[in-house]
Amino acid sequence: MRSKGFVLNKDFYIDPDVVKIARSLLGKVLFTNFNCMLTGAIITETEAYNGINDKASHAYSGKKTKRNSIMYEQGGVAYIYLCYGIHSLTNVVTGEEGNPQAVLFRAAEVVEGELNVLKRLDKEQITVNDTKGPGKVSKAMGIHYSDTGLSFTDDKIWIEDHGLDISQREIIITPRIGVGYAGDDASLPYRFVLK
DNA sequence: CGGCCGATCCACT
DNA sequence: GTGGATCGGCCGA
Repeated sequence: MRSKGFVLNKDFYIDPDVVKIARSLLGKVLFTNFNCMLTGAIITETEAYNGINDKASHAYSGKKTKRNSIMYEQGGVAYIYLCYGIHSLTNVVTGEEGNPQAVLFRAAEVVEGELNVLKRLDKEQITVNDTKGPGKVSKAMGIHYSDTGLSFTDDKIWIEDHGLDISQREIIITPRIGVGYAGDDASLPYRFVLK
């Protein structure tokens, strides 16, 4: 689709190992194109949510509601929901249909469509802080919770591999943020941060 | 139907 | 470091 790299296809997302996908998404480039406003950002922080056995997951114990039912679809679709009444949090669903796993985008670095981001944030200049935090990533990229269900193999939202080589040394692995309610699963090493 | 609360962010002390 | 914003979804009655 573009010269810098190739678009991740369905096969990438249906891998059964959501933790591996979360790690490998670091350094990939998340794109949106809403209303002819192209925006791209290098993914610098992700978290894995590992299906029905993960107490931190919205799909824990097989729970399925109107909001999270998208998680049960085949990997490669967007699960975006409203948090704290204000913030849209963006995930990409992974795994096969019926296995409700997802990766949350927590931070990114804008590399394309900077003017579009400035317009959305009503600012003159972007700082790294503007795209650090899952709510802020969604805002900068123009992603709204009503966009939930979009396919990452369509032309509104997608991810590209630009060939950035991320070595193991550049990745920090920690427990996930804001999931203290998840008991022993709160300490799982499911958060990946690019230095 | 009512009440509670969150995979957060920001302003303020 | 702390608390308020803000509202759709979820659960219990």
